Amino acid sequence: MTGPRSARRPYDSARSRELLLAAAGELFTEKGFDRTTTRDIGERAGVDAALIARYFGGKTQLYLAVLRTWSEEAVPADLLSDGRLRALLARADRGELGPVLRTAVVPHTDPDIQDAARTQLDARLVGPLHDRFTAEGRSRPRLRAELAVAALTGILLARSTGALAELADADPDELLHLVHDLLASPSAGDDGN
Amino acid sequence: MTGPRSARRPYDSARSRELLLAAAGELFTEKGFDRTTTRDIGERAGVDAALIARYFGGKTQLYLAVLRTWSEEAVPADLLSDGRLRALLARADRGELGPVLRTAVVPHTDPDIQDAARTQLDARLVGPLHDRFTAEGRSRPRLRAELAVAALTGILLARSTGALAELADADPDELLHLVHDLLASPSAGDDGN
DNA sequence: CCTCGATGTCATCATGGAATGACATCAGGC
DNA sequence: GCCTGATGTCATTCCATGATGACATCGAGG
Repeated sequence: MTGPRSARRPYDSARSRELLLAAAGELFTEKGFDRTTTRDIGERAGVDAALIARYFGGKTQLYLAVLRTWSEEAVPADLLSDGRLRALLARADRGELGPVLRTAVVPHTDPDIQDAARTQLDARLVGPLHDRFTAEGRSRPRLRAELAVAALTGILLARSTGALAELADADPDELLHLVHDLLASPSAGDDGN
Repeated sequence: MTGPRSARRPYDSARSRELLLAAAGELFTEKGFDRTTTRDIGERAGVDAALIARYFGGKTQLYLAVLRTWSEEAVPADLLSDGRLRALLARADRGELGPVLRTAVVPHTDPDIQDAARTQLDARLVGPLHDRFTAEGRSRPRLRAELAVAALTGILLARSTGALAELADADPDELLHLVHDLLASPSAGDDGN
């Protein structure tokens, strides 16, 4: 363990901020924005919930901060490459994608949140795929990209909720194989119209 | 119209029940379970919200009743047949699938609800697909069925939320074409393992 | 060592929502 | 034409939640 002096930690606002951010990220992906309470967050972070208001301005802004956290990572060059897809699956299984993915599938009430999340979704997933499809000369590249992202979202979220038993338990490699078939197949009926 | 005597309707508990059921169905698909309030339901139904408690026992039981409403329809023989998929898309666009589909993607807090919705999902979508894949002799028929349902769920929900612009606006026929490619393709890499 | 801003803790408020029970009104049996 | 159960209306209660402000505690600079 990091130390037995957990009884009293020195004041450290940066650390508190981080802890809140991390806890909020976890809970938002586990239960969604609405169902996670500020008290939940505080408890998991081991930090008083009142600090959410102080450091972020409120639950909503905390959520936005969590989203921002996300955008700091490298943009994927090619979403459907094997490695990339594998990494994505791993992250989803770790529960790190929830907030962004969920946006595609259940609308947020707060317009600010919805906008921010949509932007993320676009920049991180739809955009790259769109580029790829365009480069490949497929028809309706954007529509195809959105379709693929929507499908992927359904798969990743369904897996994480456990509503579909075999999907939830499936071996990542096998899943990867099937998903890749599903999404990347330049095969079926692409008559280029 | 049915009559100008709308000022005062005779007491009719059956009718009230129906109105509540219908309004609840709409609102649950529009906003999800958590975000629709009993007052909302009452208002849309033109019925006092207190009757929800009286006739159904509470908001939760109302939701279960809505799900049951759903299961009264004929079971699809073959989910991926063109006609069936078209019908499904139409229903989703009319917002009639929300409650069941959402289950796959965001877990309910109440175990009763989660179970009931999962059962529906299985009976109505996963099951038939599983049968089809089995008949076709595909490998891992159940996993494939769940995967397809998850993907379809993502697509239908994303379309209804409007988070992905082109997907939301896409012509049903074109969408159908692409989705069918995506899901039905017995093509890519099915090495039968 | 004392002060003062920063940080953390706690009690409390305001809001909204589900549920409940008291009351009003209707409709059929005597 | 009342009486009684069924149906509908309304006010109220209870609870969860997000936010806020008063207070306590820390620690650096004078």
